[in-house]
Amino acid sequence: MSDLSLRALARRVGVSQTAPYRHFADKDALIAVLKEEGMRKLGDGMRSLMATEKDPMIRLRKLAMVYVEFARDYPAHFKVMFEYELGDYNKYHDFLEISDKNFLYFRKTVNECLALPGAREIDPAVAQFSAWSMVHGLSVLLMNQSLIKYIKEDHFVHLGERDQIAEQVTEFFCNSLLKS
Amino acid sequence: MSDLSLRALARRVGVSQTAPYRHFADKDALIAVLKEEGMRKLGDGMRSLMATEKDPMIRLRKLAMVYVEFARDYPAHFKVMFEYELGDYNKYHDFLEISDKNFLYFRKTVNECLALPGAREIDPAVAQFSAWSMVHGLSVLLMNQSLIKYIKEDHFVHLGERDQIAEQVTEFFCNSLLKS
DNA sequence: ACTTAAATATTGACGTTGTCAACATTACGG
DNA sequence: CCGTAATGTTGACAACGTCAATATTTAAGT
Repeated sequence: MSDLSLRALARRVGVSQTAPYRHFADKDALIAVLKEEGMRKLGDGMRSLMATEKDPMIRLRKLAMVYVEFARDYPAHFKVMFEYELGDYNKYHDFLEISDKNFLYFRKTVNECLALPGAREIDPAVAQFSAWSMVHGLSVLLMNQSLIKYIKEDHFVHLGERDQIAEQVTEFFCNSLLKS
Repeated sequence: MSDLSLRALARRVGVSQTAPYRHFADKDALIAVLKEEGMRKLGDGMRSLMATEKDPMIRLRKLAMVYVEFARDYPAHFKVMFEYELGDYNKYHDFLEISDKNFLYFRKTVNECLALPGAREIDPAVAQFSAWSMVHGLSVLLMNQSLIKYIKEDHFVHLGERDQIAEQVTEFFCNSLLKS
């Protein structure tokens, strides 16, 4: 996903083609800022949920929907965030830090769910990683052109459109943290 | 992830820089063949499981591991398959068809699991999509440099290395199809 | 075997990209 | 107000995808 051009960007801004180099060391540095910016935006939505939604089960579902909707609404950002690999991540500590923080929202909420009465006995780390995997995979699959076709086919029509699939998959995951 | 160059490829093969254009209409056509080839390889591993592993629960876990291990062992192929977006997918029907077939292995196996005594009552389509989401997300997260760091951190050390995480996440998902 | 057509390869070119060096302009703090 | 830092520009380089024109190889038919 390198169809993002520094020169085209400079052109659109109406500035010289090498002007960006006064602000970013190289393309990776610019991409790193985009990645960080995306993570921050995603994090904003999640953090506000941490404060407002007290029920961990509902919060986990809402967190997942924030993630999926972010991928749906800002696919370019999402792709840059997860598909554009930087040469050296150690150079961009801010990005790593905020990614960390975002994942922490998931981890914390999953832990709260597991502490609920009626929760299954699952290794928290496994549940945390599972949650992130599920949500991330769901987001990618629903965003990817080559995969979105499946939900239009016979076996999925009754699921309705994207949002409803996301809701149901998310609900299924949350239920899988509980007994019975 | 367009760090794949037709010219460099031609050079490595020891042939002129425009020679590939005798065999592929354009870069997308070459990429489509790579995507198809990867899908076929992934499909080979999954299809053999369909024949040899009768227990649907164990088979689902093994299918997931085939998927994860494919991403681990052939990350370049995996990225091309899922991150390189073609301009017009309708031009490459073979790729779509084999992708379809691969997903069908998952769908079929999930259905068999849901038909097992002791299975939860879940909408099969939801379980199918969840399975794919989980496995795909898991593969991506374990493959991605910017994310792999998490499994090295304190909260995950006891999970061991990548393979064990994959095993445990996969096991958790399979269990979530069953009651209690 | 020789001709002919198809398949395959090559060279050269065009516009694009990331990046660098050299130079010009603007802005602001002493 | 002057000098330093911030920001901008032009021009160049190698590499890229792609096309047109041309050459070479391969295969088929009489």
